[in-house]
Amino acid sequence: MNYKVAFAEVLYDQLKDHIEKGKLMNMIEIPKFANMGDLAFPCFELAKIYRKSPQTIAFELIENMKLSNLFQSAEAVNGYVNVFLNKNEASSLTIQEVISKKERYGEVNIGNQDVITIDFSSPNIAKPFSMGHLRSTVIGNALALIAEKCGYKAIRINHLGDWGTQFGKLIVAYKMWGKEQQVKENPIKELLKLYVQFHEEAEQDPSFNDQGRLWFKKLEEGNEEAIELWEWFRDESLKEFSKIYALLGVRFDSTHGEAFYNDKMDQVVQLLEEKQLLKESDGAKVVEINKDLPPCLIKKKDGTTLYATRDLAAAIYRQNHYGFVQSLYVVGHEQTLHFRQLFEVLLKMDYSWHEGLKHIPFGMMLKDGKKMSTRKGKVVLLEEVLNDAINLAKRSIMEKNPGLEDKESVARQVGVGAVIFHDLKNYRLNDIEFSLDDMLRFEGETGPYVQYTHARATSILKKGKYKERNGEFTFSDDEAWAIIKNLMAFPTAVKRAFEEYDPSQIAKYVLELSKAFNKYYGSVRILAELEHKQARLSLVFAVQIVLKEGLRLLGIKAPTEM
RNA sequence: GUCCCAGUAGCUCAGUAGGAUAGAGCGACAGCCUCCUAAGCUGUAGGUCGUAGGUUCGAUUCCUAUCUGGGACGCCA
Repeated sequence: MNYKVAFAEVLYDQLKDHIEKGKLMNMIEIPKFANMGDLAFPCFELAKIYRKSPQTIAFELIENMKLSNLFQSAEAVNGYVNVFLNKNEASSLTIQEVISKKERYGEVNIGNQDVITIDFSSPNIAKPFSMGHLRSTVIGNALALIAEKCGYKAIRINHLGDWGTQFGKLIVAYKMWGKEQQVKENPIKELLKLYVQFHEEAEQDPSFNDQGRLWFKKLEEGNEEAIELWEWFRDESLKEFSKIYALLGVRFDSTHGEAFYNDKMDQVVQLLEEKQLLKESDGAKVVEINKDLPPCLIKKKDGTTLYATRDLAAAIYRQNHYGFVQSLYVVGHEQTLHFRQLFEVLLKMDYSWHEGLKHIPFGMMLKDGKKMSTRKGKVVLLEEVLNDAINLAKRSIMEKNPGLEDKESVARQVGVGAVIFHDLKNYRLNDIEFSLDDMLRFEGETGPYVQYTHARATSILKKGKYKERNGEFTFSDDEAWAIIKNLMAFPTAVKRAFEEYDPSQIAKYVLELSKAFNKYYGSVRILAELEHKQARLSLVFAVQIVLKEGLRLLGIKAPTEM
């Protein structure tokens, strides 16, 4: 829908001597208030060029303006040229477009099927899947879906935290205090307990840490006992995680964790050596990055690797294997420094593709204003939160719609939808104070509100025996027009969400569309047998399509009844 | 100490390629189901956009300083 372009053309006609078309396009804005029109052009900047007041310029512009039938009228107010779209024309075109494209409406083909790898979720083995991991998981999943909507091929990578000194520590703890039977019965919980105990003991006696490092070294060198334990811990963890991913509806193309790069790191170290980037510092090997960044540690003095080493190997492997144009790392903001270092090292290694590497940071999930700490056992388990949400959804259904079939499935969709939406609706970088109450709220600006709106729309179509038919659609009310304007904005929202790697743009969008629709629903009797019934139902159908698609991009299901 | 985020209504947050009257949800108060799902809708109350300067015709939005909160600063990830 190119009303903006059309408006720019009309203006350009009169302004071409002084201003470029692209610049003109950028100046056009959407007015703050609906009564000011549908598009606006501010004339303040032109005042200098023409040496006239913005008001005068605006008046002169509309005097000589030739509007096509896409537009209804124009007026000059406060130095702005405000134009009003031809509502009948715009409404028909918009609804026709949505209905004919269905779920493909809003596709923005800027990707050309180029590959984007997305590294997200990436929980640590032998630790519970906490609320902290939810953010990476849902943001990454939504970005993958949005990227695909924009014509990219998304590769979803779960870079499991299955390597590192922490496993040395865990092995030590298990050998000292672990009971095989207990761990078998309740793996994650017992392993967490051991991990917490280790850190408590290590605080008293730092030699525990040396023991941990020693066992990690053994693990890296292939010690049989170490590997056996590690594999066991890993398998148990994966079983747990897959339950959560199934619940969230998230899948991956690769679950190569850090351990996968174990045999690929020597090569990287060698490469760094060849390029003479490796320096010795206090017995460790580092790459110095002048600028303002501290050096990047590649090898510890005991010869073992660090996560930077593994991330370097992973980046290179991914480029060779997938040939990505962009590689996103959906990882917490607290690791910003690490990624800046990582990308700088790859730049120093002369890889031209380093430009496609992007850290997508997000704020923390806080508890009592503080970071949650696994080491101290201060975590909130995602599985418990999801179960709480599902149970609450089920209670709501019992109360509000006891006749509903398939209550379990709907409760799951609504409960999980509430949790996902709560995480995605705000700007990524904001910290979130964990609040079960907020997360389990189903009213107001929430996932269930949007899902409910979708269910309402679906139900009306059914009741009205809607039959798909294209044609001219006319409306006379402002409530319908507000919906149409929202429908027109969907492709822009998708594009912006992708360009800013910001799923909240989609979340905010579906909220606005839902509000507009519910307002319409409240004031217009859609099923009344009036002459515009087919138009009204077509509008409802378009809303239903876009809400469902918007929710899908967030990784949220849209039940037809609830 | 250095660097990175963020400070908007009682609470949670939108708005920030500078623009016309700073918006929503929750909470509070007052209404709306003989009528398409009330997980909804309508109305009222509530704001020196952390503070001080600067740039600009115009700043919540850009720059500088400062305060507050969070985070990161070599052998953890």
